[in-house]
Amino acid sequence: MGQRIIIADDHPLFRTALSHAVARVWDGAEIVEASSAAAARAELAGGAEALLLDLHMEDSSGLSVLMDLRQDFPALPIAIVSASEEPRVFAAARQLGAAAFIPKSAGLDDMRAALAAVRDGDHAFPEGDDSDDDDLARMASLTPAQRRILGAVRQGLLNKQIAYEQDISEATVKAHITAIFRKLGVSNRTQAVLLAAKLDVDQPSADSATA
Amino acid sequence: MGQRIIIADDHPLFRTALSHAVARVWDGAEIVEASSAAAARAELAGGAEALLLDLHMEDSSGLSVLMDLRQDFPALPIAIVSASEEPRVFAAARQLGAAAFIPKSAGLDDMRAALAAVRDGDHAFPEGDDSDDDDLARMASLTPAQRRILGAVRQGLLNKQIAYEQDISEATVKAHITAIFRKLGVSNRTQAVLLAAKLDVDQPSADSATA
DNA sequence: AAGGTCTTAAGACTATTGTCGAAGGGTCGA
DNA sequence: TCGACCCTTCGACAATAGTCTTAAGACCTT
Repeated sequence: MGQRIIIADDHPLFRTALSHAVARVWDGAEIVEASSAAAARAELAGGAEALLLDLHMEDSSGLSVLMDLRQDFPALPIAIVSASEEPRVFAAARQLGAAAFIPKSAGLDDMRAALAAVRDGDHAFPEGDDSDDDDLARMASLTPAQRRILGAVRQGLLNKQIAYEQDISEATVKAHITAIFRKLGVSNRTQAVLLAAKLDVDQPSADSATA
Repeated sequence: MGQRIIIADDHPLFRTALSHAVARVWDGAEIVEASSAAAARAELAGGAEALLLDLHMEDSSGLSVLMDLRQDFPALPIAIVSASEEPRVFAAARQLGAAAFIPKSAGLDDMRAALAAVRDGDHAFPEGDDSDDDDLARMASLTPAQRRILGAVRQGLLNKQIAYEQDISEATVKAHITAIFRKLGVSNRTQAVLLAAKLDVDQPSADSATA
């Protein structure tokens, strides 16, 4: 009987490109295109061999789609297709049970290799340089006062202003900042701001602690 | 003589899809593919009829590429191809002198229409408000040297390091930085970095659906 | 040739940033 | 209850960042 592969991506051209790659891996399979998470879910009701899922679509944002789909279709291999290049997103997807992670910057060969792995019930993830996870861990190790200060630094405030706003001395602000730099492994506030911005952007869905 | 169209996008599959669209609009044109801003720039040295430019590539982030290319090739029509759907980004691209803006979610028809407009020396932008961004204008007013320096500042480097890397004196670096602050309307490097990051990145807009 | 802008850069300051050592307070286990 | 440990706080000191003035050479436009 015919295999059925579902491609969920809201970019028409990219869907087309993915179709071609899929057609080479799953020879003769029926390829179904969906432009939203809702549409993909509807198609899944008709059964499917595998799902290629974009993380950023109109009606869905981030890894929550993956979580939901994994819960409703635990046996379905899901390959994530995303523009993200962040190792911690790779790791998050893997942890949520995705079968593969294909960055959109991947070449044709990488993509076909990943799809072939999925077809064979295997897994495929990009190289996982875990340094970013270290960064996250370091960021999480900040004390409340340090977090407050870093937040102010991220707004471009001067130490003097931060001291006034938080009603502490400038010396204290500086001391905290030095400690922050140590923990984050940076040597000046620009790098700290850059690192904080990088880790905060495109947050998968870390609503767990931020209540 | 043969026309020459350059496609700069770091995603191989998407490049292929774009090639097909271009081939229909510029009949018989030579299509050159580049996978980085540097490669595109190298190809541009050989002359070109038009450039299709992706905003996020390996060696470049955001609108600064467009700014740089506009400065170096003022007469070249540049069509931006981006995953962004933000009207703010459309407007920014228009203001920076792009000939067209093609969201990756656009269908084949929209894309061909936009490319045809570019071919005819016309413009093509998606629906959006025309609120011109003062910050963008200020950013675009930076001179090449200032842009180089700002780029280094954005990496968290010290003035001393910047001076060494660019083989100029620290005094010069400081002079440029003071000028940059004036133009951008900020008062220290952290704010400059923050502003540059805000304007340069078209984020995935993860806040749209979630609340 | 005159005027403008850009890049480079010096010297002399001022302001801001960052480091170090140290003190006081709170918690927690022995 | 006593340390051991961490968090917060701070002043003194050192380093870096940023401003102002001035100026020279390159380049472009008028």
